[in-house]
Amino acid sequence: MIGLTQALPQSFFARPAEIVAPELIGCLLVKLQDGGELLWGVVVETEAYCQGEPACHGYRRRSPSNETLFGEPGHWYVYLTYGIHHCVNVVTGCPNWANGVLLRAIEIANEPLRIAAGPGLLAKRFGINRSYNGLVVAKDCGLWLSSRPTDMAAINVNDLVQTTRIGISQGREMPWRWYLSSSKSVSRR
DNA sequence: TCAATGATTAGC
DNA sequence: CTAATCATTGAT
Repeated sequence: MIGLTQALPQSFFARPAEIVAPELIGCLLVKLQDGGELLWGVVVETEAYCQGEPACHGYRRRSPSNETLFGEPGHWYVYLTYGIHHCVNVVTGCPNWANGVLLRAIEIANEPLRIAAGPGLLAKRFGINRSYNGLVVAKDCGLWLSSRPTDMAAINVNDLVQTTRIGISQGREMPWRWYLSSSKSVSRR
């Protein structure tokens, strides 16, 4: 599948998270595995985070742990949450402004529907941990995002739902979560 | 509804 | 320093 190897350019990510997040729905997350095979799936759920709103990791201060979020767009921002699960984000916007999109769920063909239905599960299935933090979203680091190949079934625009974000205690009002309503691989809560 | 589990931050 | 919080998940 040719489309898998055409990574989204950095310019795609150099825009506000709330613009990039819905556009990432339907795109593919692709990983070059150790054996040389490609693992890939369709992004079916995302959330946007932006400095200036309390749910964002860059809301309070810039620190070593959130430094990546303040950096160049098109880099991976990966952190450990609840001491157990990793969350995978793409840095968006422009440098010195905390901005990013959290990948919340991926649908993988020929695998159990809920294998990556949640941020932690997604990271687990793709083997993504802190070692990816700060790396470029490109083939160079073996993990990238690509646009949806033309030979795949088109997404019905009516399937894209915009709602409030989940799993946060502050900043609940902002409608910065998007997901494919037709997908059975979206996170539950 | 709650525990697991550890990094990070808030509060003295 | 200690306590609380946390962009989650699976079991009860």
